Amino acid sequence: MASFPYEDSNLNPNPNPNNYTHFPPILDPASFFDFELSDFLLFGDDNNIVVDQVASSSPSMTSSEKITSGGVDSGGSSTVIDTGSSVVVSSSGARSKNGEKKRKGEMGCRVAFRTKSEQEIMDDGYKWRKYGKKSVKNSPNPRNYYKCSSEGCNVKKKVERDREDANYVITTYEGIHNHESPFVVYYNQLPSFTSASTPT
DNA sequence: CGGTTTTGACCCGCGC
DNA sequence: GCGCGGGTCAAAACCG
Repeated sequence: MASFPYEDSNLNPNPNPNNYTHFPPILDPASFFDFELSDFLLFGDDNNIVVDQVASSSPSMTSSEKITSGGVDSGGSSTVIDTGSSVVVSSSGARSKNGEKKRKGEMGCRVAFRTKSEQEIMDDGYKWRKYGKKSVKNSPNPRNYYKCSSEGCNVKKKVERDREDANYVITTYEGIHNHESPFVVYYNQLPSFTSASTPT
């Protein structure tokens, strides 16, 4: 793999590339990792691409204080919009099977990335509802399953800790939001960013 | 009171 | 066919 398909807007899981063109809809103003100062490793295999954030080159990431700064939903302090890093997304993780099983047939895309964080609950702008927890064989840590709370939006998210580095959290997004992030709506309404709204 | 979390059970695919 | 592992459901508990 040499070139990344992130230019392909067809693969863009977001309904409105106007706001962001890279997959991880990291629109949370209060807390998230900043990609811009980190490198990424891609270790996907066939249909899935996993973005591994190499934090070793970013001393700022050695501490999760920026992630926990102000809490996960403090309401916003800084702004991290579209960091413009080489974050990639894959498409159609499902095999071509005749019978579209409801379990495997609906995964439009899948993105996984690893972050160094103390906490795994990272608010990315969407509202998630936990619906399951399982212990995985490869990891002593349990894996949490989240689903987008919005009705009709079947985007799922899996969160687990790295089995070798408990300091890392592996987040896996699955599916495409059929709606905008609540933060995007908020962002579009901000008078400071009048790129879309009408400031009177 | 409504939405979310918790937790065990259940289901399904896959390998042996 | 069976066991295992992963994913999901759903009822009850919990919380704002």
